[in-house]
Amino acid sequence: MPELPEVEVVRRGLERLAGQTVSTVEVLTARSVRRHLAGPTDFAARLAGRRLGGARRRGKYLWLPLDDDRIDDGDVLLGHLGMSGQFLVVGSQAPLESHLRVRLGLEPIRTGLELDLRFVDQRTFGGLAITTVTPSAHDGTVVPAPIAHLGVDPLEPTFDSERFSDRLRHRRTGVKRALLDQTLVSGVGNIYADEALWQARLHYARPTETLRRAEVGRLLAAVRSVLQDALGQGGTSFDALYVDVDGQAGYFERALAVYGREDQPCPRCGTPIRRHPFMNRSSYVCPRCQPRPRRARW
DNA sequence: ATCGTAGCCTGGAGGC
DNA sequence: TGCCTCCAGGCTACGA
Repeated sequence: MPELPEVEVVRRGLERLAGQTVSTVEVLTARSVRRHLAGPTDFAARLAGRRLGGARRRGKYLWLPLDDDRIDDGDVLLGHLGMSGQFLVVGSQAPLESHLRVRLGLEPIRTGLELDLRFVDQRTFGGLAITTVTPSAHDGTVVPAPIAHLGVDPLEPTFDSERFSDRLRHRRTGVKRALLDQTLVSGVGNIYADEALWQARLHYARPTETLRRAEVGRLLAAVRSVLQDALGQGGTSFDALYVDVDGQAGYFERALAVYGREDQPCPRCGTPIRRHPFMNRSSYVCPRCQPRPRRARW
């Protein structure tokens, strides 16, 4: 389940493609380019012959700037991994993956070294699109137009902690719901939300308007520390669905304190971890470290 | 405007 | 063994 750390691992892997030129484009599953409104044919036509720039990321989105010797119109190749998306850099002769959706052939840098950039996605929640760029509504950074509304992510230098605190405390909802709202802060998903709330000793249903500034500070520090630690381990893998561009899984699952650990002891106090239904999925909490607030907001 | 929910999608796990 | 249901969950569209 790729969240910010997993996407960052993939971004770093894609940086090696900077300067390479796309020679061929095959869209095997039209749904995977559904965000490219002009359709799969236009997608392929606009990508072929373009030179890839260094990979960028905000939250869970990745993009590669596109140009060539004649054109620099600010177009980018924007991608989202969804639940099960993978970007793989493999030799062009490698067997086709069963859920291969989009295949980009790259011009060989030297004879005998033909590489593909492949987008593989079992559940097809992810996808690719060619888009223009525009200033972000939040910090003015130039980003792909479809994500101009997306909040700055907590590992970016332009992330404004005071603004985050103000915006969070003006919400009238539960704190986990707010953490998962990508327009408030991007990059945090269900796994790292639970981990950060546990570290900050906050219950997921704590009403945002009752949070004190110090608690928001604790929460933000926890979010950053959990994301950084996961990044240091190469991300979290529960199955073969999250891998880096070479197909390798991360190791952070071993370090998770609560997520997926129902009935196992809290690493801090030993109380068995509980799983609660939340937004049609699950929240994992330590009932002792994270007591349910008297007034709860889901 | 803000908040909350349904639906998209596939394969693995577990029950019968 | 095989069929069925449930579950995973990021994001968008839509309704209240």
